[in-house]
Parts: sequence; structure tokens; C-alpha cells
Amino acid sequence: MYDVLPYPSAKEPWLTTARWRAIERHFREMVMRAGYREIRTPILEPTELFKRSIGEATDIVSKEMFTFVDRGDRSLTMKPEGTAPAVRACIEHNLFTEHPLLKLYYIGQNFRYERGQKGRYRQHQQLGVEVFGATDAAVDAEVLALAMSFFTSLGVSCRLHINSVGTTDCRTRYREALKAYVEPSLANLSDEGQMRFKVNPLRMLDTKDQRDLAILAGAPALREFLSEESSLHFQQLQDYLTAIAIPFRIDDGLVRGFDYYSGTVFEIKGEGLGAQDALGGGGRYDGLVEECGGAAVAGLGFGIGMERCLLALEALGIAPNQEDEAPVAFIITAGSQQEVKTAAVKLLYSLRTAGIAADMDYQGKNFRRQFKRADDVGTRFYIIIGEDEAAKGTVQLKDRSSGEQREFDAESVAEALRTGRL
RNA sequence: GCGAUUGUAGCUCAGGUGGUUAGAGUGCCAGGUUGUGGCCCUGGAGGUCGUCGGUUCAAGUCCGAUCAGUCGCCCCA
Repeated sequence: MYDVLPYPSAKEPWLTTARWRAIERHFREMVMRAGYREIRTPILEPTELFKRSIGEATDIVSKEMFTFVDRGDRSLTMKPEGTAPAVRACIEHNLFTEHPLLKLYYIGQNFRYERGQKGRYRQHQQLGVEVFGATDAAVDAEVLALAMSFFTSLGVSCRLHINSVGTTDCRTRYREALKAYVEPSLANLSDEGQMRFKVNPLRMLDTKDQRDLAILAGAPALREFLSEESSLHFQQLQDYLTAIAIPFRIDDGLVRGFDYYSGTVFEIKGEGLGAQDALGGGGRYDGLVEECGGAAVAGLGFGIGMERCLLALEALGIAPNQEDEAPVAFIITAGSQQEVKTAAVKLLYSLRTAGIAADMDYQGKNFRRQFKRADDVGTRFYIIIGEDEAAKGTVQLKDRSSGEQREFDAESVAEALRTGRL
């Protein structure tokens, strides 16, 4: 876990609220241009929701959930991912019937009880989209394109890995074929590989163990077991991606860790991120809505890791386009007369009311130190008020970068600041 | 859940073989006449040495345990 701070720290300069807002804004603008609407769901959900959707046997459900029993004896879980809660909410509020084609986006916190590591936190934020009600491969292309352009438009280079895990039938047939192929060499497989052979054979493909890779090198590919329909859909997706110039590579070993995926699956990998290099991932989950008690509605989506995105930007030395947090004007008072201070306070509020970011010192600093404070907060203009000005109802306006200074009526200074010129 | 590694001011780090009131740089605060900033000069505050226990006349330093961080495995965002 970590704190997101208002100022960069030496240890983790990427962890600032300004950067977070910049990324969130970038994401929002992108998905809203593509017609997505925001959904926000609670952090807590019934544990059952995740068991049914993600799958009992998955790592997430079996060992990584923050689960507890509440005072009413219900088992609640802090959401480990955003899709199932979104599906639950849409069913509950009949959004699928009201909006047969539903395009949603979310920005939310997820919780997984894992060992911390670079780019992996027990509480992490995901930026995601979900599209319900369309099986057209063009939608798959849209979702993948959104995820990719999110990164490329930020200047992060990344690789798109895609695969198709087909329908339940395809996977069942493939699972048998794969087991039959591996069985003779089972004893030579790593401990981990042997365990997966029993529990979840498809996951054997997702290994980094050299021996296992050697054994699996000649194994049949899941792609060869896809039904004609799944196969065609996957081909269409590739054609669309090619048409819109999104580079991709087919990764036969890409098998994701949630049980609800069907058909298209993908992962986006970045560079310079250490072991946790998945920037985002997702896929199609056509049976999920039904599984959660809704109608047969097709769906697909992706999740992008906020922290990994920020880390990737940091590794590349890219600062996201952040909004300016510095005030336009900083008011400085000379002399200790109460009239001066009162004139300054009056001016401060009239500037803010006029929509100008303005600030002043409240620590009773001397004249010289007020300038230092103004420099620290990065103001563009100094506004100086002394006894003479307070008496005349004027101020001195000084440009910090040029050093130029002119006297203005207190009433007209807002206008000068708005034009940004003396 | 497993493995490796680190823990001394806000931050980056010094502190041979144990030995008085634990240091530097930087940052912070103040002063250098509250009428002109960035620089500079001077001064100041700030540390139960991660925590607990042990060895010793004596522990930041040696030993054990524990906690936290980091990195990796697993898995994923």
C-alpha cells in the first residue's frame, strides 16, 4: 500500500496526485470520445459474486481476496477486479434491457492479498471499460484499440499479445489433448507444472520454466481446437486490427487467470517495469452475465493498471501533461499596518471571485521572505501592497520572470492578470 | 504462501576490530531594519539508530526474534 502525495517524494516521484489526475483525465477524455459512460460500484460485494464469476479454483479467489464476515453474518469481499461488480450492478438496475448496447468505463480501486513488489500493490487502481451486448469482432477491435492508444498517446511503447481461448467446448477438447500430449513427460515437468497439470492444465502454457517450455514446445495449440465460429471471429479481429494499424502478436501461451474469459483474450506488456510488466489486460466474457444471474448478454472489457502506467512513464522519463497548480498571483504586503493587510485580504478574495488563482502568506513573514514563499509556490505575478498603495487603492503588479513592474488600480488588476500582460 | 536483501534526521547517506553529549550534505525555520524575490552569509530546530530481547563494565556496531520496505517466485494491473 502507498499514499499518493501532493508533492513528489525522493523515493517515489511518480506517486503524486497531479500525475494521477493527469492520467485519469487522459483516460476519461479518450473513452468518452468513444461513447463510454462512467459506472462506480461499491468496494464491498458479496463474496459469492467473485467465487462464481472469477472461479473458485483461480489464484485470486483461492488465496488473494480480502474477505471478512460482517455484523450481519454475511461474507463480504473487497473487490479484486472491476468486471463482476459492474455486471452485478447492470443486472440489478436493468441496464441491459434499457440499453441493449452498453458501453461503460470505470476508475476504481481493487484489492488483492498478495506479497508486495515493484508494480504490485494490495490496493491498486484500474482504469477499465466494459462493452455489453455485442459479439461483433469489430467491438473486440475497438476495445483493444482503446487500450493500446491509451498508452501510445501517452508515449509509452508497449506490445499487444492476443489469443483466443474459444468456447467452453473448445477448451474442454483442448484440455484433453494437451494432457494427453504432456502425460508421457509428466515426470520431467517442474513441480509447478505438475501441479497445474492436475488443477488447471491450460495454465501449464503460461510458464517461464525452461524445461517446461521445452516439453510444451511441440504441444498442440489451443488455436487448432477452436470451433469454426471462434476461429472466424479471431481472424476477423486480426483483420480489423490490421486495418486500423494496431500491431499485435498472437501468443499461444496467453491464458488468463480468470475462469470467465471466452474467445478473445489479450495482455499489454510494457518495458522497464521489472517482473510485473503487464500494463493491462482483458478479454471477452460472453457467459458471465448469465453466470451472474442475468440474461445471455455478451461482454468484453479491459483493465489498465494505474500504478504500472505511472511507473512506465517514470521509467521513460515522460511527465504526463499535468495541470498547473501554481497561483497566477501572489499578494505580498509591506509594512505592518492593519489597513495594508485588510486591503490585501480584500484583493485576494476579489481575485478568486473573478476566477483568478491567487494566494498570499499567512505566516507573518517579512517582506523579503514573502517573495521567497511566492517563488516556492511558483506564482507568475507578484502583487505588492504597501501603505501608499493601500491609501490610494492601488497595487504594484510585478511579472516574476521579467521583473517588470507597474502600478494598477486595485479594481483593474484582475483584468490585467486575465490578459497575462502588464 | 516461498526465497533474497535492506532498515541511522523530512530526504540522500557517513558512522574500521563495541568505548563520552550519533555526524555531513540537502531540505525546513529564523535573522541579515516588513518597499522588492531567485544568490549569498549567520544561527536554529529535528534522531527512543525499525521494534523487542540477549551477550557485555559498555551495543548504532555482536547474537536472536519480530515488524516493515524493496526485489524475485507464484499470479496479475
